[in-house]
Amino acid sequence: MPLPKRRRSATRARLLEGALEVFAERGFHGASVEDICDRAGFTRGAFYSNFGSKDELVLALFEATTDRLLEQIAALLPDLANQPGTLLDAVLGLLDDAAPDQRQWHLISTEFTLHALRNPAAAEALVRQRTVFRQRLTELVEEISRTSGLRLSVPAEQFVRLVTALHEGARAQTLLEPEEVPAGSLEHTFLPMVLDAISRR
Amino acid sequence: MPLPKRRRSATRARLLEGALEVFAERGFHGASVEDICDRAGFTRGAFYSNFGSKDELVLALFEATTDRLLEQIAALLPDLANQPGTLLDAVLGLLDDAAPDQRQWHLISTEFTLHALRNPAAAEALVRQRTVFRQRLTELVEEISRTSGLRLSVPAEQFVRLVTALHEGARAQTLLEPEEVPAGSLEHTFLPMVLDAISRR
DNA sequence: TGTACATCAGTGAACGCGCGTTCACTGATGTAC
DNA sequence: TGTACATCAGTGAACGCGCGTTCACTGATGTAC
Repeated sequence: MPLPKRRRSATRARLLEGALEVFAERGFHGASVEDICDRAGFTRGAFYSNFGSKDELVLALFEATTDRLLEQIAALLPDLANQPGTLLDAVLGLLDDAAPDQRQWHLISTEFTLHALRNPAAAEALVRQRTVFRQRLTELVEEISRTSGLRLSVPAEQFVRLVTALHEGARAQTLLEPEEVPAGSLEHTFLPMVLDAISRR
Repeated sequence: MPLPKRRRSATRARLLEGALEVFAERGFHGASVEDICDRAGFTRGAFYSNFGSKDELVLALFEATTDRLLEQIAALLPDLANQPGTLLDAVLGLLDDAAPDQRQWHLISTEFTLHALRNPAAAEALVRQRTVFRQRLTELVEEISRTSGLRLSVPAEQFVRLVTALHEGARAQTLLEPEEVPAGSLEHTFLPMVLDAISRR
């Protein structure tokens, strides 16, 4: 029975895709199961044939989105480490390229974070995903600094934490005030100063 | 009729207080009007005698919380500008002291921000509040750098945007991983480097 | 000071809508002979 | 190749709970005389 399975997983995929869009537009609680099914072109019965509950969908969506993000990072990493350009261009470029739709990704991941801050089980899953993500970035930083003969006076992971924290905070400002805070402006203005301060040749 | 009014405004205040707690625990959509009334010790009828709707309460809560934050800043500012210590201590100290419960404030303000990103009217109100907040911080930075003879190579407002963005992003990491990221560690590690780089005597 | 009346903040029962979830079904797809 | 049967993904009507909102009411507080 290869065909029915393929058809089934395609339905799941369309439902997840619809959920991603509708969640971004209205939030988890604001989006109804019917909204999601309408967007995906199915009825609610199809939804409950593929997912046990709305909560289960949220978890599945988190995992699917996370997997896709990590895959995209894996695809981008080799190029970034070898191509010319500064360490900062590589890290910031990856943060931008990994999530094609910054607005959608910000809305979804921020809501996941809020959910995790209120729900220990979700927090564990989120921390695990963020740890993998951070490790990838840390390896990239270590690799580039090694090949370019830089020595950092703070652990690479600390620097990565700085970059991701600033990136998240700056992205919120950019989405609220696109004119006043162009995307990446804070990062590109201030991170070179930090990198300069922690670099020793 | 002075007494009934006082009684009424006390009821409003208790409802707002309860709403703040319950919203922080369960989020806006997750918290029911009954939850809020239970917390405040009233019935739902009292709620609708004081607020037109749940949405109206959210707006009122946002304004009340914002007002309180700005008041606390106003109370803290004079001390900070005159007392000894670095510019950074003053700014970071204010960010911490202005919101006594970091976790609750983070949950509430983040959810307001998400709401604003999906709702233009709310976005306008939020941007207005953030602008006032940023201006206060900017004035503090300008005053301290003036009295201590520093000249900054970037506008003080840009520096304040950096500090607030980093503070927000770092706070999320601290709340998720308190052990790995002690409160304020990223700010205190890296911001001195930036300040050093943009300072000219 | 005491009595009759007015106001109105807060009560609590009731309403009804929307939403998550269930389930008997249908018809397309695949299998057996 | 054709027919009868089995499977099961997806349908759509129905259920019932929870929640936001309404409203007739009560009793405490304040006013008039």
